Amino acid sequence: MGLKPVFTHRWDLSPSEAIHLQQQMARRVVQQDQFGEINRIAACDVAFPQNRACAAVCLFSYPQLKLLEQKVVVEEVRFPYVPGLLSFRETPPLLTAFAQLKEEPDLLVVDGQGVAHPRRFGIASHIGVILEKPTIGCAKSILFGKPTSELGQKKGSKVNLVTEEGEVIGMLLRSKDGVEPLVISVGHRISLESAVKFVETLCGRYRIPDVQRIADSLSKGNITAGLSSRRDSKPLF
DNA sequence: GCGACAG
DNA sequence: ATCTTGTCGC
Repeated sequence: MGLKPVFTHRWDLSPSEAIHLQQQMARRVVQQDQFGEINRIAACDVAFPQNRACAAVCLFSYPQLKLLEQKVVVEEVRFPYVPGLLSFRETPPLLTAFAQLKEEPDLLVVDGQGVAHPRRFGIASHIGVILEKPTIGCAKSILFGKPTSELGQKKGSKVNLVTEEGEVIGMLLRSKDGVEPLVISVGHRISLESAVKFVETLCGRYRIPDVQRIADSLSKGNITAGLSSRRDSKPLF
């Protein structure tokens, strides 16, 4: 029972060893749609109250977005925050939480970058590859890359995020009029186009997708009674 | 050397 | 991310 790792590796690595591991694992990332019907989506997040890691994973039905499961685990922090190495700090406790789910999600939404990363292996790709699940990276700000042009102010505006060499590594999406855009990128087993479409169906009246807001809230110790503002959006696949 | 830098 | 009070707006 639960979603468990398909690939495993040590986590007590030095920064240089972690970077080398990312360079090797990045080769496993699939940036094309590789999934069937999506009926279950899982969102996750980690909070750090008093220097400890509190990881939360929420399972939702799709496209109804009804909250089906909530798992929370608290562990000691084993790695410092280093830009580019975020996954070595947040993934361990998240894997513990994912393993406790009763049902298997068909798609994962991670708070952070996927391939929009210096080595094309942000936390969304890391989790996606380890669990071998379609995964979307949905971050609140840019870590790597530059927008192709200025982004429109209206909700729904989009612009590519590219490397200095011109490689498209993500998409900026204005999820609400006037607010700072979301940074969407491929985590694993999904195309950037599909990732963006999914995120758009997950956004309601707030800047952050509802499923991520619920997971974020849960990791910070709040309770979500059981009803996330459910609504009806058309299935994409 | 300097600036940038997910959460 | 976390530390923190009040405050403006729908």
